Amino acid sequence: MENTGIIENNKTQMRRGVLEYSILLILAAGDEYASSIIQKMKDVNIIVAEGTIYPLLIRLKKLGLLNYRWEESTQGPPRKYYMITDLGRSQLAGLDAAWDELSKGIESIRNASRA
Amino acid sequence: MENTGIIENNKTQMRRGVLEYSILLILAAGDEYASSIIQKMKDVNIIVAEGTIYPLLIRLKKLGLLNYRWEESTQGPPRKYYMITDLGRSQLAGLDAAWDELSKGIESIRNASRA
DNA sequence: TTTAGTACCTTGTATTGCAAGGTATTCAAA
DNA sequence: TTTGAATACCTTGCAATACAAGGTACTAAA
Repeated sequence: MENTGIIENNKTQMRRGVLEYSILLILAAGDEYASSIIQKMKDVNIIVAEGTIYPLLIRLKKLGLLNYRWEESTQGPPRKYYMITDLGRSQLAGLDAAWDELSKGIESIRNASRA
Repeated sequence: MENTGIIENNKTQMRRGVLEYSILLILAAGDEYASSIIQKMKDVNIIVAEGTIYPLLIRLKKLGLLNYRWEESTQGPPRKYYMITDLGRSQLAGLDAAWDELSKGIESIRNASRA
């Protein structure tokens, strides 16, 4: 169907905009490894693919927003636990503000639309 | 500065996700021409460039979500007024739902982050 | 007839999400 | 001891797309 295609496409677009923000939010709550981040995002209906998250974590690490440590697992290969840095936290504050601004913006247009 | 770069970059990303949604919302409130759509978005701090909006309007027209009519202006060249179609309205409903879902998702992660 | 303002549109570049494919580790069953 | 399943990591190549930059055209005033 074309209809759902348009919407699906846009849901994807919307998600893309908040990927880095979501990751930083999750890591601000505690250290996680890639697969668990994917799961946590899935839990709130923000779907991410592996091929998206790994390069992204590497990028955020390079930018100095994240760090990682290896940790053994009893149930498979070692896990790379990512943690947020101080720089990451300060940037996160900016993203919080950006998200709030965007939400307000959309709300405004929405209300105008209903008026 | 690099710091603001990271945030600016993400603000842009976030905006991108809601471009089509914003346009449909604005046109649901009344017919507008490209420049006025840009202005209305700017009014709520969602910045869009001309090079973004024109191809996008054409795409939405092709998808059948919009139509347009030419209208003379006393203050310059003719304006292309876009209007939302029935299909556009039905898709908009889906986008409303998508946005709500995303907002809730982010809220959830945010709250977990604060807990 | 030139300049300023407004409005339209296209081209080329750079970013980036993601499908697909690949490697490595552990554990349990055959 | 080999095979298979589960888990975890990562890379490559393609496709989509926002936007900077550059371009056309109409109106009105200087």
